[in-house]
Parts: sequence; C-alpha cells; structure tokens
Amino acid sequence: VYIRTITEDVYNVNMPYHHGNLREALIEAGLATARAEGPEAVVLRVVTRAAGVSPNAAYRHFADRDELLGAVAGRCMEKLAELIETRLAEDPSEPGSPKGAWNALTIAGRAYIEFALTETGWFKTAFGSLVLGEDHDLPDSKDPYAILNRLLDDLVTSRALPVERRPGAEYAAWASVHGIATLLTEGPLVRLTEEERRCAIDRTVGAVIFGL
Amino acid sequence: VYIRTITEDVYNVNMPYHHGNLREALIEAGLATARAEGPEAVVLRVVTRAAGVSPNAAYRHFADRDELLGAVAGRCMEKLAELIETRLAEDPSEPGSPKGAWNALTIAGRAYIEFALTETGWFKTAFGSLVLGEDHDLPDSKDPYAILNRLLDDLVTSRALPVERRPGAEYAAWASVHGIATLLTEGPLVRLTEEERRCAIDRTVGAVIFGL
DNA sequence: TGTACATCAGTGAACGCGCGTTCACTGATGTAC
DNA sequence: TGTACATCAGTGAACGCGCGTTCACTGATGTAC
Repeated sequence: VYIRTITEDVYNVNMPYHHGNLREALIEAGLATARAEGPEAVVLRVVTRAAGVSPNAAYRHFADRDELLGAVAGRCMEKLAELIETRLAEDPSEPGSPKGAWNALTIAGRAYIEFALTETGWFKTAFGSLVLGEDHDLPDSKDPYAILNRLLDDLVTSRALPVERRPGAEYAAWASVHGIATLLTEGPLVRLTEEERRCAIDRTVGAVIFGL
Repeated sequence: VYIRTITEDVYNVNMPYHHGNLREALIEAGLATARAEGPEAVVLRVVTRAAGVSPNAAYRHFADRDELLGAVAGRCMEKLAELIETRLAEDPSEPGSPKGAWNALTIAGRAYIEFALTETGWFKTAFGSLVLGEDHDLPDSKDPYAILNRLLDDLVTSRALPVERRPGAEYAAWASVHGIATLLTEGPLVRLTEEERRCAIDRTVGAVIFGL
C-alpha cells in the first residue's frame, strides 16, 4: 500500500483501501490524459493506474470505458465554456449596446478557436467523445452552445440584429468557428504558419459576423 | 485456390497466384470499408481479406497500414472533388457573370456538405487520415481546395468580389462549410431533424457567402 | 525454341501488444441490537 | 459501549480479442543464353 502510494498515486498522499472519491479522481486523471494525448489515449488501464487503483476498480463507478470517456468529455465542454466566459468577462465594452453585442460575439468566437489551439486534446475530446445528441446536463453557464445562444439573443435585444435573422444564426456562427478550429487543429491546415493562421482566423470570424 | 476465389474474392473471378494489380485492389477494398464503416475500420486484415489475399501481402505494396490508409484517404478527397465538379457542371447559370460566380461558390459549398452527409465514411476518412500538410499530388481537378480557390478567383475576375477581399477568403469559406459538415455528421448536431438541418445549412452557406 | 536462374509477389504461421472486461475474492465501513 | 453482520469498494489474476507486423517459405514470371 505504501509503495503504491509513493510510486503511482499522484493525487492523494495517504491512500486508504477505500479511495474516498475515486469517481472524481478517475475523471481528473482522464482529463489529464486527454489534455496531453487526446481522447483515444483515455484508456481504462492508463486512467486507473494514474489514480493508483487496479483497472477493474473503475467498474464500481462507470458502466464501461465509454461512460468514463463521456464524463471526461463533458468536463472538456465545461472547460471550453469557462474559457469563453473568462474572455467575455475581460471585455471592457458595455454590454447593452449594439456594438458591445457584436463585440461579445467576436470575443466568444475567438475564445473558442483559442481553446482549440491551446487545448487541442480537450477540444478533440469534447467533440469526438460526447454521446451525440444526449443531454449532458451541463448547466447553462458551462454550456458553450447555451452561451452562444445567449449572445445571439443579446444581439437581437440590443437591436443589432433584426429578429427575423435570428433563427439559425447559431448554426452559422458555430459552424464557421468550429470549422476553422478543426481545420487548424486536426485538418489540412495544421501546418499553416503563425501568420497565415492569424489571417485565416480573422477572415473567418469577420466574414461570419458580417454575414449574419 | 478455387474455394478462396468463390468465397472471398469479390473483385476477380479467376484469381491467379499473382493478383495482377493488388495495390489497386487493396485501395478499392479500403474505399469500400471506409465508405461503410469509416477510417478506423480500414484495417489491414479486413482489407486484405476483402481482396482475397493474405494479410501480409499488403506489405508488398505499402510500407505499413498508415500508407494504405493514406492512399485511401487521397481517393476520398478525389471523390469529394468529383461530386463538387458534378454539381458545378449541372449548374445552368452563365459562368462569367458576377451572379454566376456567386452561384457557383454556393453550389460548391452545398456539394461539400452533401458529400459529408451522404458519404460520411469517406468524408471522415478524407479529413481524418490524410497525413497532414503533406502534398498528396492530387491533380488540381481532383483537389477540393484547388477548386475552391479557382471559384474565388473567378469571383474576383468577374468583379463580384473586390481584389482586396480575396486574401484569406478561402479559409472563411472553407471553414463555414466544413464546420457545418462536421457538426452535422460527427458533432453535436447529428440528431437534428431534416428541417432543422436544412435551416442550418442554408443559414451557414448564406452567411458566409454574404460575409465574404 | 528450350532451359537455368534471378526476381517478383504471394503464403502460412506466429509474435507480442494493449485493450475492455469478468471472475472470485477480501479489506474496510457503517449500522442494528 | 461492544459486537455481529450486511454492504460497499477495492484487489489479483485471467480471459479473449483484434491488431500490426515479421519470419522463412514458395509458386509464378520473365529474361539471358
């Protein structure tokens, strides 16, 4: 027990037979793995080893590997939402005005891309591993999609966008930003130079904002 | 030999010891697998079995599994280009006019999305398995990216788009269309209804075209 | 035109790996009396 | 307050699978003389 504690467990120093909060520890370990190596690397044996526990212990907390990965993916989504909220909070412009509303949308889009570029492992995990179409009971404040809709609604209430252009706008906005993010991180544009990349991002964000 | 011919080989009826064109047959088999089950399913043993050949025979034609998958992915890219060209060829509007140039771009974007929706396996293979940033010596006529650039150039020459807006336009256009395609096929939007999907596509294509 | 021989393109068997998952188990915990 | 016992949350060993890849091989082909 003591040897295992010293050599393998990175989370608790004194590990009793009962872990205490293994479920959370496994998700945390999965998050670390996903961050560094992407979703495919989130493998039961790796994650349990990182938590200092035998492989099958995971089955006390998750039905199977997929359920664990799903939980990790949910957290990745939250991380994305958190970055967006952080960047929005840094925004000095006033919220009620049309200009402020457009500005907020731009900032959110850029934050989304920033997340994909700086936390590629989490980004891939979030979008590659969520059981699609299921609700993952993210609170609205931690759901990127909810944030986007909120910003678009703000656009309407501040009279920056005519109501009749509101329907479907979330798709167009999301698609552009998601598209450039995936092309840059796992698509044919990975090898772009810093400068080309910036150009691509500017142009993409600019075009969709203008086009809404 | 005869039994193998009858039960396993789907491509040649009389199969000699020397296959004849195994490289091509393997790519073809890989294409069939990718189409039905996606890139991860393109596995040496499956593909060689489909070609009626022992697993290690592949190594006479490809260095490893990745090289085979890369070849298959290249073909998938060509399939995408072919669909775009087909849809463009069906376009009745005259090519030189500004309106025609915009129209062509719209058609190409829609064809791209159509490909992703109807040939999801190939779409994923094309973008998930190409060795990124390498040139795959696709001829321009079979390279979706080249087609896109051509259409954007046409936009400029027909005076539909000011020259100064040309740089980076390929990124913005590509990103939108690629984004909605991935969100709809492997992302959180897979469960959209037919109607919502159409709305999402229309809005996305419309916004980016307008925003360029 | 026939034969020797190098070369090419397959075969069959096996290796080692990492994976998810299952089994029977045991140590720790909490609760009823 | 102390003890019996159910329940919970771990362990250790093993299973079976599919995978890429390697080895020594052999049948077919083409070419020089």
